[in-house]
Amino acid sequence: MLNAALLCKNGNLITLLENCKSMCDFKQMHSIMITFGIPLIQEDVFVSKFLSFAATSSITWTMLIPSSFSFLTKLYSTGTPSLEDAVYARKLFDEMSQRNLVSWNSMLDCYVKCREVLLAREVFDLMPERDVVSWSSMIDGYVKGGEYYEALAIFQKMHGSGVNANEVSMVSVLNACAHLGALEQGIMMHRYIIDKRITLTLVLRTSLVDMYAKCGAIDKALTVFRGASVKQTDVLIWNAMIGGLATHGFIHESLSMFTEMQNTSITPDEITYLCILSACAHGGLVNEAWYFFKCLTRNGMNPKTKHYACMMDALVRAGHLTEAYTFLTQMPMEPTASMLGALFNGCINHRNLDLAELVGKKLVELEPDHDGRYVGLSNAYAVIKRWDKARTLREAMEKRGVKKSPGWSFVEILGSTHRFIAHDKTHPQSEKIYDIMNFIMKQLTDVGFECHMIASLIL
DNA sequence: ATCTAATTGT
Repeated sequence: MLNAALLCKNGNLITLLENCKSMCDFKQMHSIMITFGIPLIQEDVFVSKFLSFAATSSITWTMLIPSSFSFLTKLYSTGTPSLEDAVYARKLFDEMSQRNLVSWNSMLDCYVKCREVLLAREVFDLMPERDVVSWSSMIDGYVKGGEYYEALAIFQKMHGSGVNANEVSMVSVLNACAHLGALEQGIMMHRYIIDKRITLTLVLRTSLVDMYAKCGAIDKALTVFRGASVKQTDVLIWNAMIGGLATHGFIHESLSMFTEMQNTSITPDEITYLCILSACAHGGLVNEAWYFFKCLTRNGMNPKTKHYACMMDALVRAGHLTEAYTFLTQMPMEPTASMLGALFNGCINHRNLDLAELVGKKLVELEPDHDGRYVGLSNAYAVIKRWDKARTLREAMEKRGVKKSPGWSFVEILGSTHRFIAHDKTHPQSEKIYDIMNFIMKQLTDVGFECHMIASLIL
């Protein structure tokens, strides 16, 4: 079949498809087509060949229909599924005479994959019966759609309807808990897994590690992680653990976990590097960040935008602003607004106002309709007391018709110093905002933080 | 013989 792939590239698609003798062959063809980027949806040939296979196949009709259908829905929901694909699958589904639980589940999954939660729910509600797969798909649909509370609610309903959760449902539910930072719920789910003797597969264990890490219970994450022998682990669970440690400020633990990983046969991937770069950035370890950044390419990986963003953050946090700027201009891709934004904030924090002006201008150019970008730049002008420039900027903003959202400032946490930047005196709630800022500053001062207002400006 | 699942600087 691998040779077939090469032929396929040369356009011998139809012959290959005609040689497909089983479902398995079609599946392989499917993956080959994805690999070579042959647009499937437009490929009527594939569908027609598949259907003619289905029609002449010796498997029982009843069995064939749902299995073909589920195969087809998978076909239309792989890669970058769109509503169009779901519509096509739905057409097939509506024309089917022999629907069973599996085909319903396939239709449901198709909507979930296409991020059509409402349509998925419609199918879910219409299903004559539901098994654990139906419930799991629906839960996952809500998780993917960011409706985490709804996901938890559906899980409760499943529990109430007497369907037992399995490891797949638990993965989605834990995902919801992780996103919500709902530690209590997460612990309950963990208990549920133990009580119901749900198999702790590697995927499920990873979800537990991730959930505990995201909820800030790093010790619990570690316990779950250590519950597996090295042989039972893969790069994903290591990433979850290394990344979890990094985001919670356990820099040394994160890096030594990485060292530990390198003593196994598991190879770090680009996500692993992203995690340790993030650890370095958080810990102000610029040299280490450079080292790991270079490791990436040395190990045959391509640094992505995220790696560049992380590396730049490491430079910015360490106050290497000029270096950060050079780094940014020499990247093989255009800097994202968030990267420029990070650099800009770094410039303000480290009082490099010349660079702040330069970067601030670029930000306004890049996002001319983003009110925050104007505010940011005028903060910089306010600090150097260039009210003329601030005024010109305001005029440019007005000319473009950019609406300024409530003139509420932002709070920057830098070490133990809290800085309050920008206070918009033209805002109708100006006095109130000023009071609130002072109030927060007083609260922070009372608990031992050092605070000060950098600028109060007219925009 | 058919359906559901994990890690990311944002």
